[in-house]
Amino acid sequence: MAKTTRRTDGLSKELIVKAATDLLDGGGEAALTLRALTTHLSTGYGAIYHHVANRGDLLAAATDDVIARVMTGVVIDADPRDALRAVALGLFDTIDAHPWVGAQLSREPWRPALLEIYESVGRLLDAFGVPEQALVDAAGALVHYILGAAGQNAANSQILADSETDRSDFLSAVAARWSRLDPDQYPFVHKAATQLREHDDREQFLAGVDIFLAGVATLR
Amino acid sequence: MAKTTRRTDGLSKELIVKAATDLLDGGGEAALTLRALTTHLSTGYGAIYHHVANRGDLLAAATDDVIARVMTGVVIDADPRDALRAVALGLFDTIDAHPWVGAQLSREPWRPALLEIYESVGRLLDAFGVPEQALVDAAGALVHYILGAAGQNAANSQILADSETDRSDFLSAVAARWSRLDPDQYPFVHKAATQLREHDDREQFLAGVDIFLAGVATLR
DNA sequence: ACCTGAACACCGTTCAAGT
DNA sequence: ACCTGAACACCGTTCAAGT
Repeated sequence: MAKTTRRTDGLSKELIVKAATDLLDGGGEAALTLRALTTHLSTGYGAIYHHVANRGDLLAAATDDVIARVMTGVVIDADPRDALRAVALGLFDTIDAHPWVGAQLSREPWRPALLEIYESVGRLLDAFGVPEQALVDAAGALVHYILGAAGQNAANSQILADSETDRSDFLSAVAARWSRLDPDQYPFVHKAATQLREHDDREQFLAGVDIFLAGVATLR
Repeated sequence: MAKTTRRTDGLSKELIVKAATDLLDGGGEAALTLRALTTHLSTGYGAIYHHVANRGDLLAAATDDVIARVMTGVVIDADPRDALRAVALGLFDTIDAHPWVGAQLSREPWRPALLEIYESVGRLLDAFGVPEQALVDAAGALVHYILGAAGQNAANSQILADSETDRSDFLSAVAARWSRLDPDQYPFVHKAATQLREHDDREQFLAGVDIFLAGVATLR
């Protein structure tokens, strides 16, 4: 049977990372098991551990890979505001497409993935006119907002993917639960429930970026 | 031996959640194992599963508990700006003290924990003068920033706790690595390296809150 | 109702042995 | 150098059996 024949071509870290990404995209972080990887690559455990230190290393490498792909597309000679919005939205969409990346990014802050993000955001904020002494704080804040919002959104998508209910049913259910709350005790959430159903995640995310940029503009 | 005698008082979800919180605070999310719980509470698996659906339920209940404790202290009749800073800092400090809460909060958005947070932030932004049609976007953005920044900070603390190196050694090591980067390819990160050693996480976090509030103020 | 603990079906990782 | 796969030390969860 073809399934049990040993692979003839050589294995590589790149190949393993690619297979890991496929598993992660298909079923979330829990789907990346060494056993699934060996069958997927029709090889043994030792082969994988020969190219990769452990599961955590593999997860980190896959994250770096995904982020590097989106960050290389960053255009620098556009208007800084447009470029910042583009970078933010690019990260949002990438994390939406690869939800496991969201949780992973906060794990190892010195990794290439986060470095690329800070560099792009910091440089664009510089071009945007943020004074030098405020630049680090501003970049940190914007990166935290982007990753926080994208991570939350990704977690929501993950829940939707797992539960097999579709998006509008899910939002309706949450909205219904929220509007059932006591308006005296929860005035804000009670009111927000009506807006929940028709809201667009990407638009809300960009609205947040704009609020942040308006705040940053007051520093100039 | 006392260790193996069966407990005489009854078990309860509250007691189990408390024990789980102790384990989580002591060794992070990986430290919460059902085996550790049974020995900690000197009981069996069935006893725990009688009060709690599964490990995820326990993790969620512990998170709700921690967040409820910090959110009940929110003062509402202060200046909205001060109150917002206080809520933000309270969450930051709580997540710093219980790092596992950071990752957990993004997992189940309809849970009481996140509900309390949205309600407080939304109400305070309303008092701050944010126009109604922008309120949901603004609250979402601020909550995402708070949780993103606090979560990242908590992840860093977790790494420090695991690696047994102290904070200033760790920051020095990262700063050294960053200043070794090519200044042409990484102008921002290269420059930021010098500021890394003396920066204060809480102050940087509050600077981000202020940037955000300045942006929100332009909506009024 | 509340609890016990052996058993089950999984994990990641190691390592002697092969080519 | 590169790879195999049995074995090990863990997991969360179940469930027949006890009080």
